[in-house]
Amino acid sequence: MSAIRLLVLGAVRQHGRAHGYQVRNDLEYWGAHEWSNAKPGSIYHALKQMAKQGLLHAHEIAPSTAGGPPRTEYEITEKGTAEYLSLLREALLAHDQKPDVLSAALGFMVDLDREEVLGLLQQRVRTIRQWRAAVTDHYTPEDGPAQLGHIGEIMNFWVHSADAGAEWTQGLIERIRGGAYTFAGEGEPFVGVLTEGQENPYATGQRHPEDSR
Amino acid sequence: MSAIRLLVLGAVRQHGRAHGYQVRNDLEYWGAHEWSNAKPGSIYHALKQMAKQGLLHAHEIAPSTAGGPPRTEYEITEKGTAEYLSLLREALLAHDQKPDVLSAALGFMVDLDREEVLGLLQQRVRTIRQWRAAVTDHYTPEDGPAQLGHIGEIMNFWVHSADAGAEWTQGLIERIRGGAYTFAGEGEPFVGVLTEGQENPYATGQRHPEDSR
DNA sequence: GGCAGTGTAGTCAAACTTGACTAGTGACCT
DNA sequence: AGGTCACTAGTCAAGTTTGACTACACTGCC
Repeated sequence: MSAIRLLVLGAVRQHGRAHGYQVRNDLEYWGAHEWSNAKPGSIYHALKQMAKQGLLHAHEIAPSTAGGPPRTEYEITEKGTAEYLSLLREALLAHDQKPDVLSAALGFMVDLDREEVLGLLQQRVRTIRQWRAAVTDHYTPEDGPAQLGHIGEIMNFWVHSADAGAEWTQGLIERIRGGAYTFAGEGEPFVGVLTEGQENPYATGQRHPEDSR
Repeated sequence: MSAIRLLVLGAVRQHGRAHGYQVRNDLEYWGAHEWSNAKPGSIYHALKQMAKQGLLHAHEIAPSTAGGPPRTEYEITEKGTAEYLSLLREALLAHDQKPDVLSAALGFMVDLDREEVLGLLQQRVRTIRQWRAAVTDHYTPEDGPAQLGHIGEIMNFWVHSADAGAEWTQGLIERIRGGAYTFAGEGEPFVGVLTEGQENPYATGQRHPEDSR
């Protein structure tokens, strides 16, 4: 699964109705251009594709108020909402090697309710532990790990990453259990989109940390 | 950078001369189908593309000895070798979010010499630390991190991952400094490819750990 | 002797991603 | 008054990735 669909669906859903540029802006606000492949091309493509698949409903709209080409507004459909929630759950569960998918899911986890998220994250930890056991078991030759030579470092790296992931997930579980954040059905949600005219503190600019990579 | 070019160049280089299926097999032997996008389509595509770009030289060969369609053998060119080494160095250095690139580089690091690898890895650690400082500095609002709400967990996740990456890199540095593995110019290299007729202990099969994800 | 399974080798269309590009509007500067 | 810059909004061609598919040869076995 690529993160783009989850991001776009989630962004449209939060707005109720959004055009491409709005989605693009939200993703930038969340820093998604830094940790995912949320380029303009991908976003517009995803919008069109998902409209074609019935996950979004496209409204052709007159030329924009702010100049530029005519824009299309999108609304999420029922099918789209179902797909969104399913992608979101899977992203929280699956210990894929794609960190961008998990990041996207973190941004949207509050669309589920607290207990469900806790359950998914606990399952995540269990899955990682199982995977770890299976890998170390399978890839360790009878005559000791030295047989693998430097190739063994690849496995070592993955195991180390998995451990770090499990540990971090455990920390998140504890924060959530301790009452952090506002989940679905718990009152006024955290506002994660830019309202009309609000300045974006994280807009693309020269002061960005990722430029120093 | 995607890992596929590095993987394919490295595989062809180790063989001296290889056809697509051989490359495909090597990558499977290294477990690359598990942690990278090394699907047949990508491999054949990369071979053709890189031949077109002059990184590989293609020899059209008579129908294979073992049935099936005629096959093409590839040899790495000088330009290809230069590109390979450059990709390899960059993969060891760059703290991209793509773990597959680093994994591939680990498999090939012994093509460089020990001191160079140590230098690159040390630089890697420094870069990660700088990135971490820049990120925590930039994304922490004056009025405390609580302002970010659950969105802050995204940053938290990346920082945690970066820390784990730095720590792991440090461990690798110490193992290498301690004399582990055989690097370029240090005598008989570790054999990382399957020789003709050798059985592949990690061939695709039902017993694979990743299936239990 | 037939045939199911496995191994060898690669192709193909469809989907996705990338990076550069178009094009209009308003703001600021000189 | 004119030029440059940034912002809004999106398109496009080229490149890459995916997953399913083709096609042949050998091997074992009932």
